[in-house]
Amino acid sequence: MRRTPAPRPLPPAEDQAARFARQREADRTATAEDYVELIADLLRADGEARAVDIARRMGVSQATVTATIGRLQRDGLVETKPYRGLFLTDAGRDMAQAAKARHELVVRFLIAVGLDAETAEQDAEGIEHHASEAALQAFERFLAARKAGG
Amino acid sequence: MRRTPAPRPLPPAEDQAARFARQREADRTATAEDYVELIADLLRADGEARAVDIARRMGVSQATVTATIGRLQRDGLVETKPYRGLFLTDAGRDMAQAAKARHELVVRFLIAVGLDAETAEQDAEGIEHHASEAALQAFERFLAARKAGG
DNA sequence: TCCGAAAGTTAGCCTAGGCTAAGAAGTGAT
DNA sequence: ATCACTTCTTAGCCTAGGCTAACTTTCGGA
Ligand SMILES: [Mn+2]
Ligand SMILES: [Mn+2]
Ligand SMILES: [Mn+2]
Ligand SMILES: [Mn+2]
Repeated sequence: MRRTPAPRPLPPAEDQAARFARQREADRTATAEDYVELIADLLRADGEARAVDIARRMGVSQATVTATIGRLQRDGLVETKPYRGLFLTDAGRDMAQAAKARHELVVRFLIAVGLDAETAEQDAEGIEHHASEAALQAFERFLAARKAGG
Repeated sequence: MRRTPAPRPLPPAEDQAARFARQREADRTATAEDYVELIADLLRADGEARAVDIARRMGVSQATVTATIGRLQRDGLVETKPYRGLFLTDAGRDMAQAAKARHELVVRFLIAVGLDAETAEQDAEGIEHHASEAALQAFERFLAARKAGG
């Protein structure tokens, strides 16, 4: 006689608050992750990472890039040589590498569960910032199992 | 002899820019989605949705809730009767319902791929805002197949 | 060498989403 | 009816991340 799908009770307020707080934290680091990842990609592909190119690829004005780079510099992630491009610090390189690994894992995973490549690329750009270590490990396991099992 | 995992070339700048732009768009709507979802949950569970409770559950100050509710009202999603709680407009109810369905689908999916329930709950809170319709459909298919196949 | 185009910065503006502190306004129990 | 408590709003502040317009600096080709 049950018509509705069993309304789950609300989680304890503190738990829920903690989740939202971690959420906000992830949002705050997302921009930095995308920038350093892009900078690393440009360095690899072009040998240099120019602010103009970042602006073009991020779909954002050069002024915005200047401001954001300022924050990344403040946070010890990048160094700049004006008219000579951007460079990653050790911390920046670490973050870039982690971001890239995560990004590609999420893309592979989304494709593996049946998403088309282009949409996977699109969605991964956001999902990557919200997948915990545990989630990434689950994605890895899933990919490994699928490869093994066939 | 290949040592590195084949460096994928950078996507066309315009494509990449479009992805980031959609990303930013999703970020902008995320707060509204979480609020209306919570309001709907509170209405169901408590019969009313008070700003205080939203503040507690969002882990945010009451002043922040007032401001955010103001935006939701401006955008035609909620109505307020001071000291009598919050109510959803038709548009708000629609958004809440969609948000809730998405949220629960993402949780179920994450659990299905091997994530523990608590982490699934946590990660879903962010991932839900970045999963496209196509991704959600892929998640549904995956769950259906798994249930069928065993 | 010079000079226009490209690259980068600066100034000034905006919104979202946070915060604290203080005050106003209901509510409910005595 | 009163009054303490709770709820809500207001004021004033902050940062991130956007924007345009105008300016400065560098680069490279003629
Ligand atoms: Mn991203
Ligand atoms: Mn990425
Ligand atoms: Mn959410
Ligand atoms: Mn949600």
